[in-house]
Amino acid sequence: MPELPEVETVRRTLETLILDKTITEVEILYPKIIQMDEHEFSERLIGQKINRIDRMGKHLIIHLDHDVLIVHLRMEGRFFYHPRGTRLTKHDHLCFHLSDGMQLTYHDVRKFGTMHLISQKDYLTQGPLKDLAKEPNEIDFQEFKALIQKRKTEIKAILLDQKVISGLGNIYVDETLFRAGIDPTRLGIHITDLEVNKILDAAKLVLEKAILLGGTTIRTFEAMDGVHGRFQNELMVHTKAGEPCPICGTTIIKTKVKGRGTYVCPTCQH
DNA sequence: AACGAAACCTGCGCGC
DNA sequence: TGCGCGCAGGTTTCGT
Repeated sequence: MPELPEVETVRRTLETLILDKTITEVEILYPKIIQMDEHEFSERLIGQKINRIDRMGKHLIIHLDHDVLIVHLRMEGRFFYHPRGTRLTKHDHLCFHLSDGMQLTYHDVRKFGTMHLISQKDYLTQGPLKDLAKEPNEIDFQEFKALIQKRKTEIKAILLDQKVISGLGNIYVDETLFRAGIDPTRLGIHITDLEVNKILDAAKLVLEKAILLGGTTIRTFEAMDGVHGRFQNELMVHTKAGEPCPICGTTIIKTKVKGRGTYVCPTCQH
């Protein structure tokens, strides 16, 4: 998936395409994506209008007349907006027919994505948003600092935890820690107040810049059919193993932290 | 409570 | 060409 900037790009694109359209029919080819009975899912959706599309962390929040559809694209989820009747392909799992004669198709090679349909009144207190932390630009510093400094695990793993801070994934955590000058294997308990501050500033900067450029394209991610992010040109360490650090020239190395591919400059990050 | 590993899926590139 | 392995942007679950 897409991390926060990619999801924001998808959100903005969807907004231009499906706002104020009504769902007229739902096709479910792979029911495991939805977290409820497929007949109930279809019945509830049909007839509801798409009134607003928000985003919280990496979740898309589609506000309907009565319910809220919460979408997580995970690793490879994508949407396509095509004329009704366009043939579905191998990895198309859901298809929403819309009142404008178009169809919104959910496509996901690895089938990791999820959709939750929850009533408007409960969507913040039930389901995937229940324990979601705030995003870097709205997080409370004291709260964030306390969560980091009480943990005895690596800072990279802490920053990937969406209950601590939302929106960062593997790419942007590497970029954030590089800009903050911090080694991803440092334990949370050893991170100083000053360093927490640097991390937060770096995270805000990285995400803001990535949103501006429409996200990062690595391998197959596209916001919608044919739209590529341009943040990959801004990456300083992620995917740069063997290349010189843009600050000091030291060769960037690739390691593993908690099983995740991790890129660091051994000179700039301590 | 907090941690790490495994699980959920498929496709791709690599070495043999 | 085929096979097995490791890898991929995320999160949840399970055992310790």
